[in-house]
Amino acid sequence: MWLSGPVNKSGVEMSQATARRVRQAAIELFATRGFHGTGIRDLAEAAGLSSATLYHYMGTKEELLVSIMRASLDRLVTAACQVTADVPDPIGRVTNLVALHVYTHAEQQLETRVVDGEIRALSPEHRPRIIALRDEYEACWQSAIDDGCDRGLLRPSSRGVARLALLEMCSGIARWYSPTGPFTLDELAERYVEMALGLLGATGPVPAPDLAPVRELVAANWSD
Amino acid sequence: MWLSGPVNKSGVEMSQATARRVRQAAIELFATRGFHGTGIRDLAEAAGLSSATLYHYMGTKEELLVSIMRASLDRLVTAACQVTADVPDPIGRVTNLVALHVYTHAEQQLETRVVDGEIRALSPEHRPRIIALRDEYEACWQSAIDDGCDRGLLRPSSRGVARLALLEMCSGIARWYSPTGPFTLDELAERYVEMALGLLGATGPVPAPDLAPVRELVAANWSD
DNA sequence: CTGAGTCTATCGATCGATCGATCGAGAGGA
DNA sequence: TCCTCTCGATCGATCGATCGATAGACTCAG
Repeated sequence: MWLSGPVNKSGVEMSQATARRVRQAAIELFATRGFHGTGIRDLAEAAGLSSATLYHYMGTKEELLVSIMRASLDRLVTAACQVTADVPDPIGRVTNLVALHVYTHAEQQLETRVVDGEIRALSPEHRPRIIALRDEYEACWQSAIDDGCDRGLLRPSSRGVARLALLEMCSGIARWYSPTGPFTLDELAERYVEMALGLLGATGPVPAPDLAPVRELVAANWSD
Repeated sequence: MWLSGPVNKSGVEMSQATARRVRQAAIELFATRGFHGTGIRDLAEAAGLSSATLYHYMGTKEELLVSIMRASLDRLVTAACQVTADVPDPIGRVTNLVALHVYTHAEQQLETRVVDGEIRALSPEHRPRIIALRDEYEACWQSAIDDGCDRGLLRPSSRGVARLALLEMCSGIARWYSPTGPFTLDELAERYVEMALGLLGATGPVPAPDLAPVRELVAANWSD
């Protein structure tokens, strides 16, 4: 077997379409009602299956949550590396990270709400590995901020606090964004970049950023 | 009866000390495990009571959540009015609001995490009234921001987006603040004010803010 | 081509545990 | 005798998870 689809706990191949329906139903319900507020039967109904069949496509309910989080964070960390890899200018790196964060948290707002808000539902067994992924992502931000400070381009009164404030600000998008709102997502991303650089005390005039490459990367990697 | 203590659903007076222990236990558990992740028996154990006795001090579990949220938001709205009432300078109003938010979200981080994160657990019957309180608080922020923009002192590219970003940034404090961290709360408040004004595009030199009155107001009103 | 065997996908029924909530009873002070 | 406070016992409902069974598609030896 040279190409493997999704597998359950036994390593058996499964219908990808149904497996994806289960994942999507879980993301929607976990995001709107919370992990503990979502029952197995709610999940089954939303996926159009019986609760027994559900277990053909997943391990435990918590393993389903973990796999959703891991997939989401993996994609995010990879993308964060990509949008900062070949950008020597630290302000350009911050700009790309903000744009990436805004685009993903708006377009995948249900998924990101689960990742950001349900970590506390994880058991001590699974939590550290998810936290580690999140830390890896945040380290990418910190590195860009630190570099900008060292070169005198950014002047926050505290680098660490600035990172935390910045991330919370950008993650908020997932809690209120609506595609029918008064601003397009591109406009929102631009405004967030502007606010972020103001927050970081960027010195001097900042060139108008080109967010198109980031947007295209998001469109390519989150096209499910 | 000229002075009434806490009352349960029947309007009967109760021991204030025990009632407060129940509330505190609920705040701690709701904040760390979430509303749906907290069982009635967990609550009873944390409060040092049987699950039956618990119902002597509360209505339903959801009514307990609602009363926690309402009390917290009432206090916050009142304080927001107080710290902006006699301040003609819009930048001073924003400064005070940021400081108030930071102080309360750090010192009462469990309570504010419940208020900010468990609104989705409310039934359609209770949700609108809590949302209305939150909107009232946010309107206070928006008014200060708008005023600052109208006078040319603030230049965010969008007033509404700036309000949302600002509030999310400040609320984040409740998710990571620790009294044993490298910064005192006063230092954090100062840094947040600075970041907030940068985010809002404050023009010209901003005078060093005096946060002591806000801190004292918080100490006075949240002294339980 | 056929028939037995294998594997995937599905479900109704049901497990023991826990859920939120209530009951009646009792203890103790006013 | 009331009233406040407390609890063990228990209610029906729902929880997450598993069971055995079944239908259908595919595999492969005869």
